[in-house]
Amino acid sequence: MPTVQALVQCYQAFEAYSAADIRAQGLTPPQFDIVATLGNTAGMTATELGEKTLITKGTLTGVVDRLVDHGWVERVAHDSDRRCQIIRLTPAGEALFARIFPAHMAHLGACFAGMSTAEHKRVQTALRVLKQVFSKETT
Amino acid sequence: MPTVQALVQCYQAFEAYSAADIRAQGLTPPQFDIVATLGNTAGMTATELGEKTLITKGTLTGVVDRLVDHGWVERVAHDSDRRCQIIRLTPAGEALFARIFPAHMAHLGACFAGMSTAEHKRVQTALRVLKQVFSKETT
DNA sequence: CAAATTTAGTTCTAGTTAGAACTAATGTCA
DNA sequence: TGACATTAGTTCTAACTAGAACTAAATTTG
Repeated sequence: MPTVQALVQCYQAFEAYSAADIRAQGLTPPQFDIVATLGNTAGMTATELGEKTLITKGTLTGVVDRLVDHGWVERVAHDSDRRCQIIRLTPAGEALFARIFPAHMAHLGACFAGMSTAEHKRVQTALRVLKQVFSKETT
Repeated sequence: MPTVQALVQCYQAFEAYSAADIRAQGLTPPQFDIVATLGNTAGMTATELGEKTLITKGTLTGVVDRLVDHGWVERVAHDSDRRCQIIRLTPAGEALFARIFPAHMAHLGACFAGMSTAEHKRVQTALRVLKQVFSKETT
């Protein structure tokens, strides 16, 4: 299983690198994920937000609660469906997004300074092959 | 950032595939990780176990507690250092390991049926390149 | 239209997570 | 030897996690 081991180690290296930067900005990784997903949108339902961030709905309630407590996010009623709520950034949330999202992208981008386009292509192809391997079995 | 996105999606596909099988066996992924690490050994200290499984010591206490509750793992005194404990499988834990570890390896192996040795090499190389990219920045 | 089903979101439970503070035991060094 | 630092492991806090049970609001169907 050296292929599996390589994948796990690679992902953990990324996660450690990325999460450290996010936490330094005062957010947890899931909170960042939500703010990043809501940025530059007019908001979306919790279901939609859960699909985009791969956070299950039970978890999402709690994470959004904490973002609301911080004043970065708000829940507003849906026009036509009273079961739904639109979750969107507040002005303070927009400001947060504008401050941390580009910074984090730059932080990630800095890693790839020495990596050529050809290498990117090779790595992406490899990752898609491997992803297919696991996805086809789930069906 | 399509490279990052590909990595995250690939890892999530693996994680979903692997975790579903582990949970079907009645263990959580970290519990499996510990049982798998202790299998075919005479046991090890908590620090050593944490290093191998990448579980931090605070978390490890709780996960091991639950494995002890199930009767799969035991803590025994260290010969010379009274601060340490040796954590090892009980006979019931050995039986569990013998039952689920080969089964899980086979489950993972089934994915790779259609993948050639050359492809494995390519993917592993790509993953190591990418891992280096994130590791060198952490230093 | 009324009953049954589906969908949206919350709540609950058991477990994992990191990190900080803590206790106990060991090692260092003056 | 005695003060200081280090190491091992537990405990505590705040947060995330999946999944199941639940409430309320559509939607489907007879």
